[in-house]
Amino acid sequence: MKKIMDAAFSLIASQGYDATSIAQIAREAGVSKGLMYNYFDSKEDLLEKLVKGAMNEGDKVIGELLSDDPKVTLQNIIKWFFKQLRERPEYWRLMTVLTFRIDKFAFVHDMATHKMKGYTSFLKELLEKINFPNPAGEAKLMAALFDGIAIQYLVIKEDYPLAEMENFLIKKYCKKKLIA
Amino acid sequence: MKKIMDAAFSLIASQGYDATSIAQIAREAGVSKGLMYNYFDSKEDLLEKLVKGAMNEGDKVIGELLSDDPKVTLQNIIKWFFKQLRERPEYWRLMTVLTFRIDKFAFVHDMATHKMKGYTSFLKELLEKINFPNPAGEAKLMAALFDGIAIQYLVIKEDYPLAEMENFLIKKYCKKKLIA
Amino acid sequence: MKKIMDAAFSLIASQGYDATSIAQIAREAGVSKGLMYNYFDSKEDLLEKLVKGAMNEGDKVIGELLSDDPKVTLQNIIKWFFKQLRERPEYWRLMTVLTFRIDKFAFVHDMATHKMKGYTSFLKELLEKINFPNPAGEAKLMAALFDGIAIQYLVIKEDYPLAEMENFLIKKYCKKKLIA
Amino acid sequence: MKKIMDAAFSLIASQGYDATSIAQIAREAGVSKGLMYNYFDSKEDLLEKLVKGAMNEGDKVIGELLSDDPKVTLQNIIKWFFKQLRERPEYWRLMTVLTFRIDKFAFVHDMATHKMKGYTSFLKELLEKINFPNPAGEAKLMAALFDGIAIQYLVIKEDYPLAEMENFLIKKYCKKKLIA
DNA sequence: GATGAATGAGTGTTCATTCAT
DNA sequence: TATGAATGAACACTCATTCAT
Repeated sequence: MKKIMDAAFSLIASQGYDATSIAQIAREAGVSKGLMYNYFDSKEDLLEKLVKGAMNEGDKVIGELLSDDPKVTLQNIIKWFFKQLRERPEYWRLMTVLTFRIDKFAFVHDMATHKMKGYTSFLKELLEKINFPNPAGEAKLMAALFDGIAIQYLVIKEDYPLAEMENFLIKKYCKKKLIA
Repeated sequence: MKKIMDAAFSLIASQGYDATSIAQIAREAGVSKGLMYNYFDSKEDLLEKLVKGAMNEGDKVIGELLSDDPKVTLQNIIKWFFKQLRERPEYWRLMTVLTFRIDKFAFVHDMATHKMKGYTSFLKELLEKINFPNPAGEAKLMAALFDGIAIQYLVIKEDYPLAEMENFLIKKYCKKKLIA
Repeated sequence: MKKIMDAAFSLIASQGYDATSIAQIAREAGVSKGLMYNYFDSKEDLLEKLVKGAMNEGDKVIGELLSDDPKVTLQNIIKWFFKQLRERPEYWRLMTVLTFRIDKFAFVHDMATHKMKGYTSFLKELLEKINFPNPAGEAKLMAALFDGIAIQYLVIKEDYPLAEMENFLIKKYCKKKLIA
Repeated sequence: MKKIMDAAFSLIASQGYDATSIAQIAREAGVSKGLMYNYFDSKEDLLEKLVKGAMNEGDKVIGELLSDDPKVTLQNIIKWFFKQLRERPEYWRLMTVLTFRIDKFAFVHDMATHKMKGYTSFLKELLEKINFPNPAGEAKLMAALFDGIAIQYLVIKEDYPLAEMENFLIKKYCKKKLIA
């Protein structure tokens, strides 16, 4: 049920998994508590379906970022990342918070590695094409950078210079003349 | 009591504050639940004392990293960061996890800004001295990078190429000839 | 739920509010502790609902005591008081016990003044009509007397000469030829 | 230990038995919690010793109220009662509150009956000497009256017309010319 | 499919009591 | 005599989960 998942998503993303009760989700979704268990085996199962759904949604668009010019592709990726961060901060928040519960929720491990492998290898290829020195290292660094920017933005929100960082990254990685 | 704080520390760092119960901490520490309240006024008070204690321990050494050569200082900082990450991963984990409860715990805000302001302005000065282009932007980027590396390492632990990242960073920021 | 309120009523009336636990009430009512909170927001809320319910039940009949002859009305009141005391001793007990927690429960203050004002001013008018000397003083005295009889009866129950007191009061206040 | 008993008395009288903790009493008395158990077997035992002590203190003075003129004796008693109420309201409060825990504290039963028998039979003799009609009934009534006045005063305190009641009682019982 | 009454294990916290010192 | 660290059972309250309807 979409209503339930939407309610669950926004509540859990903003309050955290532990602090969000089934009752609260049901109330927000406008259904009874009991009904939740027709769709989900448990609170944990709901979380899993939530996360997997959100990941798929996120992955769909990745194809649209491709361009013939690798620098443009990289720029698209960077822009897409900042756009996501701005538009769906709750999604990132949820993912990041869950990441730290890897020992409790088995599925989080897959999610985390998928995400990381996903962008790292893709970035590496891209940087190779741009002739960046040490593209493998630089790709890992960039992946970490994205996570770092996300975490800082999620914590201090409007105080974080998101636009400035975006421009800086684009200039640094996509515009700069590389050393021969 | 040290036993209690140690138990609390590692449990909260690995599971989060909400998911860690007083009963669990007491069990892990080998004491009764009741005793906890001889030392701490509440669960929240325990957390606060935990964090403040950990911060004091961590901050003592920062003076020892300074050198006349700013590149060496920067290298010391990078090395110190990776050393900390390796030796006290729980500390970083706790800080990072708490960071996401900034709305619930007032003292976390101070902690987070202290940490971030701390390194950002210091790094900026350093990068200026090395004549890095756009030192302000680069410093913010580096702060984000540290957070990102930390978060990824804390999640996938031994699978993360920590040493590789350390060398890469040192080479990139401290050894490279800068463009005139 | 009636079962819960009945159990709570008699337990609180006989032991007091603090000494009666939610667990005890639940056990007595034959339900789970958790269920209590489907009906009442808190232990205090339960108490309040209990008291308000009991007061409404008790107050309904006051109109039926009126008569054209003030002496008969007074006699009706006295009889009604003793009847209540015999039939719903728990109610009186609860009210009296709560009276001593006036500082803790705001609603008790209303209850207590309502009860006292209620009877005192009514009695005064009545005694005036019977030409009792100093009807105001006598009314206050009578109100105190009612409370005193109630408290003594509630404590020693069957050992208290309730019938004797009733007859004595009626003779004294309703039958006696007053001094001209 | 006098310090302990004094502290316990005033705390329990003002807050009630349940709401007063051993820790609080110890703190107020300036001794350790552990020490309390050198003097008293339990919290309940402390209460019992407290009450018995207070009763003895109260009883000592009764002899001083006697006079050759029974009307004067009665007046002394009434005055003594109001004086006590004014000077040691906490004592009365404690006694009255305890009275309602008769099922929990065995010793309260003795206390209550002792108190009641005490004054009732004494009052009866007195009223007989003054040639009051139905001295037995009138004595019981007066005992109830004392309790009632006490309870009302203890609840509404300064709003209660204590002085007015005192004068009224004295006039009514000690000054009035009785019908031949 | 949908409800919500009902459960029971769990939460953080309090407190009378014990005991090694 | 005196302490206070330590205990464990109790407290009010929460919540994921079940089930008769």
